Amino acid sequence: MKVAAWNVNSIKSRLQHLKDWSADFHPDVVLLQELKCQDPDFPYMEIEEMGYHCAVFGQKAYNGVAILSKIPIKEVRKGIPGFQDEQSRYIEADLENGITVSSIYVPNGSEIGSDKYQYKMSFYAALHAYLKDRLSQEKPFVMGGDFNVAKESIDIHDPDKVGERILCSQAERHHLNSLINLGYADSYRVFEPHKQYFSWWDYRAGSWDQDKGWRIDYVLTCPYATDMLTAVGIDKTPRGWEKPSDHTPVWVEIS
DNA sequence: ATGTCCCTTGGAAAGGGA
Repeated sequence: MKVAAWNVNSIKSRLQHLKDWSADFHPDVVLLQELKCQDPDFPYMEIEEMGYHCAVFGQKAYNGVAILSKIPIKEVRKGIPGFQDEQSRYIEADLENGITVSSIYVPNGSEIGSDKYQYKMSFYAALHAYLKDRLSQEKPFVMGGDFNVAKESIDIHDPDKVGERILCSQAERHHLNSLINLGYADSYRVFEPHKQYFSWWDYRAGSWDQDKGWRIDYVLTCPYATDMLTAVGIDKTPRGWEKPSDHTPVWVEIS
């Protein structure tokens, strides 16, 4: 079973890319971020025609997450349990095969010290509390999406950039690492401990052409799911297409 | 320091967000 996570930066603008990439890669589950559309505007028909069941948590203009699954969906929950949030950034679904998957879009944070940054800190704190709580559920759980943090120096194209700036401040990295220290794996590193490979390239400053990227998209797996991992990867192919998202899919295979 | 893209409003161009 292949599970991919992809920040598409508008599902309407990226529908053809999603179709083309899925036809090539055949993911069983696709976790989408930044839909930038309300639920009624989600292209259900076209995505169902691709063979996916859809669970959607949309929002006007910003944010929005979804789960596409070839395996039937039993139950859907929206928002981080126990966290009051105006924004649509988290959705999870129990699949009929017993696996729970979730799609997450962590706030960007704008600038260190800003209100948006404080919101990012609160979001991570709530996520930590929830993930700690659900460790007692001894079932496979796979969470993928845009965490808006580069975990280590190797996850940034220019190590000199590491430091007190957004996406790589000590506090942000501490938050991401604290999730992993609970027992969840950064699945990419399970198979690729030393490889530098990116998932996001800023639209600006010719970042893609110069491969000035960051790894800020992850698939986290609970211990049960980590034991089931057979392969991981980041497919940067669609980032090179015409009119791309600034992110590219990250994926895992579990069996 | 920000060279781009996508959204919204309002019905063109500009601001917000990333």
